[in-house]
Amino acid sequence: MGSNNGSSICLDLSIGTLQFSNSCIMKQHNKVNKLPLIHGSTKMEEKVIYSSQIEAEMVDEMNRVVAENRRLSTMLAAISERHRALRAQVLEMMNSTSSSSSTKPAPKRRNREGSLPYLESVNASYKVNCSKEEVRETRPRISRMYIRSDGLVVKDGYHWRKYGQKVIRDNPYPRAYFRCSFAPVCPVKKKVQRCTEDHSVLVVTYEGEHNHVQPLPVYFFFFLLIELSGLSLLAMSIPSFSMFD
DNA sequence: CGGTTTTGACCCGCGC
DNA sequence: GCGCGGGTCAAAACCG
Repeated sequence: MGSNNGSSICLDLSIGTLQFSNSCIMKQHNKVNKLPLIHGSTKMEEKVIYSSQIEAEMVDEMNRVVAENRRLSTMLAAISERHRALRAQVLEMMNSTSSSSSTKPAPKRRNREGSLPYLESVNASYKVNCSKEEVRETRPRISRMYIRSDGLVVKDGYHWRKYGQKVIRDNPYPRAYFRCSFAPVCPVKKKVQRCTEDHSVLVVTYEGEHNHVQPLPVYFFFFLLIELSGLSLLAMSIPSFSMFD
């Protein structure tokens, strides 16, 4: 395709099947009907030449979109698979933690979220499995993660606002309280505390579920910009019909 | 200047 | 009822 010489986009014309809507082709055909008569050729010949050129360009564009769609589908499948594996891994870790500490006595005080995590085996398993429907209805969804980190910063993709810090009994390290930055619209809270047994491990407790999409990182917008620029360049490389109007 | 963090005070539930 | 301990509030400080 001569008009796409400047583009770096690689096209695989063998991919996918093409199905054009008749209305789309007719739309372009109607524009061709408005072409002025060029010296040395009949108007009908000019129409045929430009119609075939436009059609070829549309085929290329459709092939490019189909290939892009397949590439994104493959990426999505890979991400989903990885997410499933990580989730299974976390659940396995949670279950092993709960089984290893099941013989420890329950805390004397009320068994709230503030209690030490490694003593809350029963509570933790409830939180992960959410098997008791009646409790699930009255309490916000709670999950717990164990992360090895130097600081109290946990990069989970969401934006948090710290609203409190407290020194908890039997733990020399303070517990930090966070709210989602979208509060009060988003009710999710987060507690971050160092594990007393292994100080390099952070115990992160999430309460509730986000009722909004995860804020996209900056590089996403960068790639989006590149993608849009690429499309606009491609669009620019396709001869405009308006010049013949 | 607006958003975030810090931190002491206050609130509330639970055990005694 | 009182004390303890976790959770939250809110004003001041901080920061980009």
